[in-house]
Amino acid sequence: MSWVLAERKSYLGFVSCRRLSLSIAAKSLTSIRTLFELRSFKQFYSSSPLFADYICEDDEEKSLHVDLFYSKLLDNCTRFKDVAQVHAQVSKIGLQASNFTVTKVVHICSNLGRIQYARQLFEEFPQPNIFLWNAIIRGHSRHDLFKDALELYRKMQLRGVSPDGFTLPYVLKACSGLSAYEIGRRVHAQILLLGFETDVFVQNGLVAMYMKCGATHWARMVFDRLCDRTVVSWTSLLSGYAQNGDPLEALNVFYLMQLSDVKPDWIALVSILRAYTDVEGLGQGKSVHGFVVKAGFDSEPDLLIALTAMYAKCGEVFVAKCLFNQVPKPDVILWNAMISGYAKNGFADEAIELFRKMIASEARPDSVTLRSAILSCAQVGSLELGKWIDELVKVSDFNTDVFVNTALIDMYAKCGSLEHAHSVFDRIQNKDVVTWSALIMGYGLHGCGREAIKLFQDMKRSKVAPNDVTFVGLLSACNHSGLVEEGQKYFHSMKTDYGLEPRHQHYACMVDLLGRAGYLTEAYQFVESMPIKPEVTVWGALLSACKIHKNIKFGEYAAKQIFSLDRSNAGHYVQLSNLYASVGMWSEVARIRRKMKNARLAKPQGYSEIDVKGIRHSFRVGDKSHPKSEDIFGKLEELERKLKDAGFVPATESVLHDLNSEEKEESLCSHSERLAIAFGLISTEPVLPVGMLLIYSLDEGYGGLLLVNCHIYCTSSIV
DNA sequence: GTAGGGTTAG
Repeated sequence: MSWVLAERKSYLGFVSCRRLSLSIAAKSLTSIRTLFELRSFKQFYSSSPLFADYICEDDEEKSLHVDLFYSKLLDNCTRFKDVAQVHAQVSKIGLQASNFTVTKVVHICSNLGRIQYARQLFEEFPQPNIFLWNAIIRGHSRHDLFKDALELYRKMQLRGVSPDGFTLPYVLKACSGLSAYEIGRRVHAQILLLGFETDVFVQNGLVAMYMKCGATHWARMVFDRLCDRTVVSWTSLLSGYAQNGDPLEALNVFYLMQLSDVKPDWIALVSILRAYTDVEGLGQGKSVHGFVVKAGFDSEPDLLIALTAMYAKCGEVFVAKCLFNQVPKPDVILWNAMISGYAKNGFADEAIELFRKMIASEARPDSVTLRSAILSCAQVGSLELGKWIDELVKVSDFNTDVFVNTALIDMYAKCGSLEHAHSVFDRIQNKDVVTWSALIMGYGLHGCGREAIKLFQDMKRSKVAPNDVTFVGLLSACNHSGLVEEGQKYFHSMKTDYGLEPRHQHYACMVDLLGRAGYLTEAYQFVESMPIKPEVTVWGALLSACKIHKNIKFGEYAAKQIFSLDRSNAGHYVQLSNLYASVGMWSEVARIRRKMKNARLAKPQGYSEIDVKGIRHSFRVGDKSHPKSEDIFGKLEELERKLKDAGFVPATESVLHDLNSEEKEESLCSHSERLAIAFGLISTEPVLPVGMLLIYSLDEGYGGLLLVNCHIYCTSSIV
């Protein structure tokens, strides 16, 4: 309307306007010209608010004119500077910005991430209408300022403004972000009262909200009542199940979605990929990949992340890396997908190398990246590397992040330094159950059962409720320290005092605890009385206890149970064979070895690693390939002499093969673990921790567990 | 001007 109007009156206004506003217009014109494609000065002046002021007869007409002018200007703003300048002009000229103009400014500012500026404008505005309320609530909700969004929503209603079909999805998003179930329920009630039960946008928001709160049944109910389900409704439901640990139901929804002839878009595919990842459906994941390419979605960056994560998590790290390499500038989440993929699949070196590359690039690691990197340090047992990341954490924004710091506790404990673990623990302000559990586990790992129990009591005093993981830590701590009575006491208190149902790990701990202490009959009876069907781990604990105490009867029984559950693990055969070897039943040993051979079960060769000054050194049994080999064997001989003088007799009876005692002794003495420790001793200062040894396999004719991670912490002063 | 998705599990 106003362009015509303006054209009509333009000549008269052109002259007057120039005269009236020369100083103001001249200042702002140069910069505004870049924002606003001017066809001519005439056109600019004919639409300027000053001109409107001049030509318009009533306020309403003038206001419309001003709105239109600023709307045109704002549409051309791509930078915050431009918006701020335009907005400043409104007040400079002395005209009251309208709801319309401010809404537009708020909208653009929040899209540009300048939510504080938007909020300030909003607060200064006297009478916001529903559009402006929606814009400001949306802005906060989109920037994860969920509490503020809900607070604004409350204020809006107090000021007598009723929500509409645009307000509610933002409010529900805020509830989702906070997992605020109770508030979400109240909003749901409001939705029903206000009559939005057929608004598909609002209903989709409800589905997503309930899913984020973990209330899958409510989400499903809302979904089932929906008449016109869009691809968003399906995706909300599907991804909700995937996020709530029910990938099978997610895939079932995907099936129903296909029956309903709803075509998945790329966002739906992301969730479908996640569900296939969680069920380790690499084959189906690959076919989704095929579909992605066919549908032309393969350039969607977020879908590429989901694909990378899928391949990485399913163990195809090389394929994942190929996808990763396609992206010239990966964002933090893509970096995380790749780094965590490496970390999860045991490619700790690759994970750390990629982490270094990330730091060298422009990308900034977040808490997820740091956790994956810390996990990798823990896996390789490198204290030096771990300290380096700790330093990075300290100067990052995540120095108070409880997740990151708990990962550090775990890492330090596994890398052999309880001191560092404890100092991280001390600096955490808001310790939660996992923080406590990590340190309890750490003490247990180092054989400090009493300290672990003391920590558990401190935890109770701090009013932090233990969970089942805490008890795994506590029971294994009792286990490593031979605290049978205490272990039994805590096992029973799990259920009676904390209402926690013991799981397989807890039963396995108890069997181990009883068995190691020599109470084999009790251990056996304990397994027989379990309310859940014993898993391999439980029988495995009994078998290894039988090996220690040379009990063939229970050992054979446990082995029988194990083989009925899993025939494919070489470790179990070796354990049974070791049991026979311990009592000299060599024909049985040979029989088991034949069985293994027939089943084509190969055992990985054992090796030990030690981290010295950030460099890892790997040893196999009798390994002479290390450059310092001579010194290592020299140190070993020295140690042996000292040990013999101290009255030590090697436990040769547990050597697997039927060797003579001299050979057995030699086999024991050049065990990879000994070589690693000897190297540690000659390469480090006395009394400093040698570090942690990760023993991937102890099957070198040396008694002990097979295929376990064994953490050894020693100081020179021990030997 | 509306809604759904990606990295994590210490």
